[in-house]
Amino acid sequence: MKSWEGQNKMVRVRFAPSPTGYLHIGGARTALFNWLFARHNKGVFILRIEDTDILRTDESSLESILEDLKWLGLDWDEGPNTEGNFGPYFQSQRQEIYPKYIKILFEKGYAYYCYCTPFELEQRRNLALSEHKTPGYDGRCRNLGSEEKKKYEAEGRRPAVRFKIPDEGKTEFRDLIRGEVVFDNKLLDDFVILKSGVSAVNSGRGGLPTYNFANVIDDALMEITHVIRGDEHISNTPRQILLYRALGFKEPVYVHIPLILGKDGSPLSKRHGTVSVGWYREQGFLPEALVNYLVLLGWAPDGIRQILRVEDMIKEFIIERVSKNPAIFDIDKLTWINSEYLKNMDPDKKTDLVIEYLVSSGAICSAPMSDVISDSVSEASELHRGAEKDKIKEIVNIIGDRLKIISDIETYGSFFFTDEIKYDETELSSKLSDEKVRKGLAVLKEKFASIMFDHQNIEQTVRDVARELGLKAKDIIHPLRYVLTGKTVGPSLFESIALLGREKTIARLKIGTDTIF
RNA sequence: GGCCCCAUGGUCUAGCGGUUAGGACAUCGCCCUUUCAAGGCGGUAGUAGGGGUUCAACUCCCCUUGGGGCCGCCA
Repeated sequence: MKSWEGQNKMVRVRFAPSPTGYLHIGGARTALFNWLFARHNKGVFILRIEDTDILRTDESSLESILEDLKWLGLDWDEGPNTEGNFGPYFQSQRQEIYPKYIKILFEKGYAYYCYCTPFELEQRRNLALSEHKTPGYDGRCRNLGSEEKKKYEAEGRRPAVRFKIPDEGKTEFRDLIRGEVVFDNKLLDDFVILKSGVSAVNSGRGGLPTYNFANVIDDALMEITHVIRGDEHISNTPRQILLYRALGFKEPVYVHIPLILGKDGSPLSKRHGTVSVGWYREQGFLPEALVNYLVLLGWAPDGIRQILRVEDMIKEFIIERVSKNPAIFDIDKLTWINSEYLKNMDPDKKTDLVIEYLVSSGAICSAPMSDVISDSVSEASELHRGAEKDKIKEIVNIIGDRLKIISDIETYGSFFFTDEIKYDETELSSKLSDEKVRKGLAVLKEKFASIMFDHQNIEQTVRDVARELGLKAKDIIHPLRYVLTGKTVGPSLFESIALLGREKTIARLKIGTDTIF
């Protein structure tokens, strides 16, 4: 038995991002599937950072990836900042591990030095491509004599190490969602397992293992039982399996999940708009909604239920049921799912999220100014803040289900947080073109000064004024909304006015109507 | 160019030889209504094409077409 399959061994899976950018939507789903598989099987979810290419890694992306994973609720059992017996979990800290296995491969005759320069290889590849031939490495350094080696060394060439692929035979593996996949070894070329660091461009990379090599060593040493990763790695799999076999390691079970595509059917990337998890967080998408949407991209427990709690996902996640076909990312459905979560969210929590959003967007201050003056007033500030929160809670309440993502607060509630209402001149004058409407607004401005300012009275007053002028209620409601909020859409007008308050309402009626006259 | 993967409405999917091909998003219409949402009701829309196998194919096999991936001293 060469693989972990059927061995009743503790499931161990890993997500292995390279810290060269932000967490991508596709990466997030790969992480999610790994995490769900681990949790479903009561196994271990490992986070390993593949930072071998030091030229391309940066600290800030590592932090944001960790932050995004945590935000999504994908906690890891082993990895950065977490105990584990299979560390270190940064590839850059595992460099002393790899030479040993390179040596073993040499001893077993599976490895050899290659003196071809990147430039030469590039030229040959381009030539092959132009002749419509397979561009792979031709194996010319496989059997170099010591004379030739000396000659190359004398030229100052630093060799890379390549893995020798068997000339004959086929390499097959079973993929949990695709079944048997077979590759003819003849079609595989000898790939580099240890970089040479020969040129200036590559300085700093010398002697480092390549992805295909380090990945296998790390997975084997970390006793990864199931490799769950993107579709794009299928072609790499036979090479990796051959490495496992050459080294006598137990092979993992493979699961290649389909890619997430953009609207045009090409793999989701920056040019399709925003693909970083961080962006969705900033826009006010909820982590549970994003997770819910992502899991539906390729997996459905029954094809009926759309809203799934994480506990249910864990309970029902059968990885063999993951779809084979790629899925197109659809932000409309994500938005719908988000709105479903928002509809059922506790008002206090929703309000907190809105406040958080408003603060980060600069629409409101995080705390009253008095806060910074002295401790003695901070108690009063707390009260003030509590009052602010109650107010915002009411605003959130009247906006209701219109809030599909938190940032929708801007389209529906911005007029509560600023006095600088921007009017479109054309819109405004068309709204106020009717003499009776202008008259009505003027009357309302007077009446609002003296009525009891709650939404029932406000509504009554507006309707009365409209009737007295021989207008339909909506003929005055729409202009009134526009003058007060600068928008043609929004929550219930009368409740909005009540929340806006008498003073601001009257002031805006004055400014709004003055603008046109 | 070679090899590999994939194929149910615009999108995500259910289906696992016999179904009026189900659900959801989006879309359209109507109702509700102060706008926009929400909600209710209803509608449009799908098995890529061609061959087999079978009493019977969305379902199994082959080919074609289409889409994607890999063929890096990137991961």
